[in-house]
Amino acid sequence: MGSKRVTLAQVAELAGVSVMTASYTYNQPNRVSDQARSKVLAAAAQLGYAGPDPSARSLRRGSTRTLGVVLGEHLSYAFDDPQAVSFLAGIADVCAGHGYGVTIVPITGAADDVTRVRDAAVDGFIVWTTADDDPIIAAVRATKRPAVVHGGPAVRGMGLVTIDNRAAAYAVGLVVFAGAQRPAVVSCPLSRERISTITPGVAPSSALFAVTRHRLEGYRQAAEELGIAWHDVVVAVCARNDVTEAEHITATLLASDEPPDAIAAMSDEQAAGVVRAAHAAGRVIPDDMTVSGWDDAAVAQRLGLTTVAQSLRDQGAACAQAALGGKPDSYADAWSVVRRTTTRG
Amino acid sequence: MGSKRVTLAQVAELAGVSVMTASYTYNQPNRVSDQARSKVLAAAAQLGYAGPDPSARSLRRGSTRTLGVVLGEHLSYAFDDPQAVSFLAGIADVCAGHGYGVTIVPITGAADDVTRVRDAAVDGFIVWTTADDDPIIAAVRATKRPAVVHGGPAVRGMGLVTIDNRAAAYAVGLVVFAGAQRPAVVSCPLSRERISTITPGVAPSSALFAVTRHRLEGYRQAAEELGIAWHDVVVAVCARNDVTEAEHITATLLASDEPPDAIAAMSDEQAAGVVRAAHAAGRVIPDDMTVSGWDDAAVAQRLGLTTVAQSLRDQGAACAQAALGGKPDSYADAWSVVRRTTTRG
DNA sequence: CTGTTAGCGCTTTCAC
DNA sequence: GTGAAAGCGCTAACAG
Repeated sequence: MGSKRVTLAQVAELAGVSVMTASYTYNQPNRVSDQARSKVLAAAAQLGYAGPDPSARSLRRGSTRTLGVVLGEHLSYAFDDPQAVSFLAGIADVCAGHGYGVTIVPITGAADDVTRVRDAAVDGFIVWTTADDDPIIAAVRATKRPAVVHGGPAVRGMGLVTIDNRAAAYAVGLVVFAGAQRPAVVSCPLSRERISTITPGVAPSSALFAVTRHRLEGYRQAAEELGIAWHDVVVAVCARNDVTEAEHITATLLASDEPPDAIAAMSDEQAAGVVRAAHAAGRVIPDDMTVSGWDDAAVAQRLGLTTVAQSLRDQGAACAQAALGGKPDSYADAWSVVRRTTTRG
Repeated sequence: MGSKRVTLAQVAELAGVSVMTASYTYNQPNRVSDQARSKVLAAAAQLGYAGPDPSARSLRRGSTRTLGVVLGEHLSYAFDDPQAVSFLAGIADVCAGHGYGVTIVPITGAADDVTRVRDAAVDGFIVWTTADDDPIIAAVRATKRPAVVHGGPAVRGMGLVTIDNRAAAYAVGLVVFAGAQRPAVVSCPLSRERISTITPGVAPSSALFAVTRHRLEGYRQAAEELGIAWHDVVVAVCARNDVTEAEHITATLLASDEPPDAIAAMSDEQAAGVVRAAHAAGRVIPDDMTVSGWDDAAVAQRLGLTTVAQSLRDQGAACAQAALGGKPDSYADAWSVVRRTTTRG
């Protein structure tokens, strides 16, 4: 039993064959005679050879058989977000099917994130929804490896997998805002700073996350079509995608002079918080107030939420497929509005 | 802009310095004069150099700065299990803090899983709870790299991070089974085959998952101490950790001649299914029937479940720490019983 | 502060 | 079916 690292050369020597025969034994077994193969395997067993070194192999082959996933500033956030997890599951599925591993690139929001992307031993990158000005985008691009962005921003030379958030927001906006006097939006962050704010008529263009921006645009279009001026629509921005924060901010909204009577939320988690706050404030849904969510997660079904259905899992799979060199199908139309009991009609 | 791959040597040449100066520019910038550094960086920019090749670097350094996580037979299951996700988050946190990546090793249950473990370019492995006879264990061991197992089985030469499941099951068993005539257990799978069964007095030793085995032992001890013979305790094994399956199997249990009046479940998800089936069958909890869960997940709080609290996130972090060479603290006592409203007293 | 040497462990030629 | 040579791109170790 070799105490140090055993190499293929040592195995070959003990087996009395050339290094190449030993290599073939691991990579193209049929190309080797049974006799040679068993000699090699026996020698390997005797020496405790752990198999071809993956790094050496990657260097020689020019491929790591691994895809990198960049989950955004804070890893912790991502794992707390069930949608991000579904997305990851879709990636993992496809990668497993191709014999590829998935590496989570350790982003923390610190200055060395760029280095971490650069140093990741992967064949391609998948970037989870981020802001237009995220330096990660440039870092990924600098690696010159295939890359696919989910959600946005759209980047030249990189793939993009996303639904048409504007169209979806418009569609669900027409449902949730119908008949409302004072609609409001509970929004995802506008920028990586993730500041919570309550402001009427937020300019969609001020949102640096493409997904947020497009959804705000869609909601605005819906509101205006229903005869409501956008500057009268309060946008409550939550720092995190979290039931509790949405609940608090909704409570604040409902306690104001002109409380909203319709709230479009950007996730089902948030919508769940909205519903909770509404109940606490004695509002009856949908009579006193309507609510919509986003994603059609399990909680949406449980609460009877009207929401936008999309499959992050499928989108994750599509990203992986594209990063592996496949054709990126368009996901623009892969959404639908699910009407349940938190809206009228 | 180089169309092919640019090497450090080319950068060095264009910059008019040696390869080592170029290398130092990336690895030990302070060791290089400002002048040389900027020449190198300029040349790199001009050539479109993407930075040192990670594979070559790994080979040379003998380290990949990546930890591998083996999630068990089916990736898909793992990502649907919120506890497994917390565990992953804990790993990712620690790895990010050390500048390490996390690679999900693509296990599918097929014969080539062993190959996939062998070929993973990682410095160490973390194995998520699996069965004693899982070939993955041997595969991980064969790599001779540091490895830590979560939950079980205990393997010589590998670290083990787990709570004392036997003690915890005994403790919660005393609570949930107290005053019961016909207790039952809704169990995780006994083996990797993941077969659903309903059997009285399942021998704990027949469970190949150490976690399941220890919990059954603890429940048995609690039952016997309360004067109930284990062979009278029905054990309903669920194939998956899933609300719906637990709900169905509980409905079956409750429809039998001798329906249980106390059910200890091995996860909060399952307990949620138990509660749902109990309500559907007109049982009042805890008067007609008591229920306990496991994990103290969000759903436990929502339902007021009596449960065993443990932090998979902390355990994931501990696994990563240990795999990175740190001291593996004992997690044996890192649990507690949380008494809520699904049990009496 | 900079450079030279050596070689990490493997697999792609291309020959036999 | 087997093997010899060459080198993937980089950095530890040691001079200077």
